[in-house]
Amino acid sequence: MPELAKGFDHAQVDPKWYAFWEEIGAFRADPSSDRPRFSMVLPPPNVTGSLHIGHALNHTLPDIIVRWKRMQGFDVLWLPGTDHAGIATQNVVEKQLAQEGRTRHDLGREAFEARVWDWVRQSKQTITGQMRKLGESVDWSRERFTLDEQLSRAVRREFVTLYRDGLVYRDRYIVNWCPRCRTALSDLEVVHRETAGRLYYLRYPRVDGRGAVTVATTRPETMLGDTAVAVNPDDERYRHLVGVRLRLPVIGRELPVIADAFVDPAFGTGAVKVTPAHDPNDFAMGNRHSLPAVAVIDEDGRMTAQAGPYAGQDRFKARAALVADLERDGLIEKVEEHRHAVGHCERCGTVVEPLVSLQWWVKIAPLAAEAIRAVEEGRIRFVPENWTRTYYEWMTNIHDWCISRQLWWGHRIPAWYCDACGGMIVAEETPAACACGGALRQETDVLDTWFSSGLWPFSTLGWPDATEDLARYYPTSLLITGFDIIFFWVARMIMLGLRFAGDVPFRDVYITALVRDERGQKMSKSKGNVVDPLKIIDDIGADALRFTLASMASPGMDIALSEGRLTGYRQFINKIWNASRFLLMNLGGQTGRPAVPSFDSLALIHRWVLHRVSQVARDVGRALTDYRFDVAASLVYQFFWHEYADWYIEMVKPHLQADEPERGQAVAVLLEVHDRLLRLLHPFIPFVTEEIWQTMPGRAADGLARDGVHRSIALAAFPAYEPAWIDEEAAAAMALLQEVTTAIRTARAERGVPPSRRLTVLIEGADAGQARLLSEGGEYIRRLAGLERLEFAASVPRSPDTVRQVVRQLQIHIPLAGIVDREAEQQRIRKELARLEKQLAGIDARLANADFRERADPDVVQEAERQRGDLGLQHQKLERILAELVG
RNA sequence: GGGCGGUUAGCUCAGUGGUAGAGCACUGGCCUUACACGCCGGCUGUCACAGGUUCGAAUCCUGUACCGCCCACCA
Repeated sequence: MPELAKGFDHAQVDPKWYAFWEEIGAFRADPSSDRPRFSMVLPPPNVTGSLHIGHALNHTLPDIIVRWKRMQGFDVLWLPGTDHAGIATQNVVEKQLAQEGRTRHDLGREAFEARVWDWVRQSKQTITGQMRKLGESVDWSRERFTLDEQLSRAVRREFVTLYRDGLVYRDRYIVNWCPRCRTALSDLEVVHRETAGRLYYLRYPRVDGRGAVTVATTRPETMLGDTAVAVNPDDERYRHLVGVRLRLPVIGRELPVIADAFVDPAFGTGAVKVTPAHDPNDFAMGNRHSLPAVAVIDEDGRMTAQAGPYAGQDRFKARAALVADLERDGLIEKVEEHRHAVGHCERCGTVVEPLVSLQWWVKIAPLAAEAIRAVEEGRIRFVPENWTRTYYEWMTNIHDWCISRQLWWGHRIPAWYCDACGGMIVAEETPAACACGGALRQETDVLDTWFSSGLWPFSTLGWPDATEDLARYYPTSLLITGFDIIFFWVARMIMLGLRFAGDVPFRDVYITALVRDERGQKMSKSKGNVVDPLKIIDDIGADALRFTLASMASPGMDIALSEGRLTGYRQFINKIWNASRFLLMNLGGQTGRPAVPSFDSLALIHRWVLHRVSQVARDVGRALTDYRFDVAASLVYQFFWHEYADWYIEMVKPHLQADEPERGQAVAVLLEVHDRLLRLLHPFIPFVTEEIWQTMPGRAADGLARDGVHRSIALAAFPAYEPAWIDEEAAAAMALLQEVTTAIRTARAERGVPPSRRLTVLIEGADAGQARLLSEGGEYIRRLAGLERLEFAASVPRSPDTVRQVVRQLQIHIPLAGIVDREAEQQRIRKELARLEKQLAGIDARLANADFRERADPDVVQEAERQRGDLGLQHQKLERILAELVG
């Protein structure tokens, strides 16, 4: 006799089934299969990271889709892996070293890399273990890491090809430099933060001694590197000064006054100091006017020898010292408070220093043009679609991509320099020697992490080799990821996929929302409001967390994770568990799966529940097709709890106590429906459904088996819509039984009739069909409403001891001798009448409106008339009851 | 400066043209042998504000207010 424990113990159950799925290869893709394919790649988490709540969402949603597709019979590949996350990982290990009082330079490059590898191997276990805890149905046999040899070869192929096509170049240019990480950063790795700063007005004396020009700057220390002062050519105030020479304070260098349209006459004084070495705008201006660039800040953020008296000082200390000196010399006209956006390093928070340096770049415009076209042509679809605009916006204003990083952890750039002849070789494999015979030295820089992540949808499938997997699973079907990496990752995959894999990397992109805390605040360590998904999993189980996330994943909306919702769905898991226990307790030795008897021979409740479960399966499928995880979850939640458990299970109980064949029929239908519900729920809550399903006798015979045996619900068929079970009549009949039952329950609850008191109820005014139905279904009503007897009558004598409820055109008489309070009854009926009158007034107003009758949809008019009729009838009956109560 | 989103029950959120819903919370009654993480009832809303379109607006349009996000080389 199969049995379930009293409570669902996720901590004990979940790992057991995950191990089982891996053991039977339930998630393994099969490229030789003749089934249609469905493929996704998992956005690779940072290898040294830990599963956070954002991952939980971004991994749960694709898992739902993938499990659903697998159950629908697709050959599914969901490919997992991790990202080496260059700068982030290097920083973590450098911090570890710092605690030992060492730097990476103490170790040297090789030893440092070895150290990072050690940490990575260990950390990878953590994150992949956490992914298993969440229940992710990925194909671990195809797990990849961006630094795998084959993926590294893909990166070299990418680099070399782009170089040969003239899309990768090396140039001295102004870059975002992090003095803490000591590396260049791409524009995307710089985060701008609104900061309270100061605007300093500095006086630059004219060389000819005829006064001075005042410039405004937020970064006075950069003045040491000024090589000009610029004004707008149309600015009347300054036109006469163009060409005049100024004397740079402290340094003494002569600066020309130049005219450049970039200068905004309305800002500051309308005269701008120009520091080509430390400001992107000034750099561009310097190029336009052939100005020298004087670097006064070095790669560590310290002042250079060019900074005169401040040489060697930290850039911020130098600022303070310089301001004090200028103040003393009367060269500061004024200082204003000024809020402005300051660039910070995304990874370490240090204020970014624009510096001129020699870096590798990707010429992006040609790649972007193709990527824009692919979306315009509809070859890629964003869901929700408003992200399309964001994508275009960025793609259109994109700048060349700085891909070199002065780090040690990452793909080393495959370029070699020959000191003998000054030549350079770019090649996929290490060249033996320079053509001139000189020794070669490899570029020390590594590539931006995203330069390799951008290949992920095809490098993981074997590219650049023409593998079976690549042919079968590329392009992938769908990508699900967060909006925060649309630019970093999604856009680059599109550009690189088109360029290298010959097609878009995915058809649909579902962009998930940001998970926030209960009050809608962004989670951050500093705010201390971070919700740890692993703790939630420990507390209430992965299933409850998954169901909550799915329920709250409405398109385009941020998710404020609420404790209340989590509790609610944990209780749902419990409900499922207990309903399953009930089922198993009532099998009475049933070991196989009995066939469902012919539909027409079934009792009403059985026809109704099959009708509904069929509809729900259809609706859930539709919702998932539209990526409406919230709608799908809510449909199955509502049905399971408030139709199947609240009504069907309650109504089926007497059938289970009955003799054969009634009992057998009930068992067969109950098993059928329960099985379907478990399968419907499985993509959302895989663990608990597997645990229950495994205890059920005679599992679904229509499943997909790997080896001819149905071993896991994960491989069973997703429930289908069954047209043969559609039975609107049964649905209508059930609705009436439910309404009558509820009316009686309400009447007794409102008057505090104890449940132990069995009542006799009379129903008046039923037509022939209703009378037949109500007497056939009388047993259910009696049971659910706590009645002794249920009787029908054409007319029932009035009695002051009787409470009357009106359901449609039926009057329900509930004799409650000694309980009925005439005053209270009158009040209740007046209240009910008032409610009806309000509704009637609304409908009457509409119906009285000729325009409404003319212009509204005829169906709507008809529906309004029907309602008007029903409500009018109810109103009449209640008025009569009231009159009798008063009289 | 540009772009996007939000404002619905005490809380977290669904609802995109026919007169408002869910979960939690609250509340009354029940340990009715699947479930007290439960069962049966009940309460709760000028759908941010102001105009407009429409027979009809939470839903479409315009504007306002507040909240939030993204992008941005105005010092």
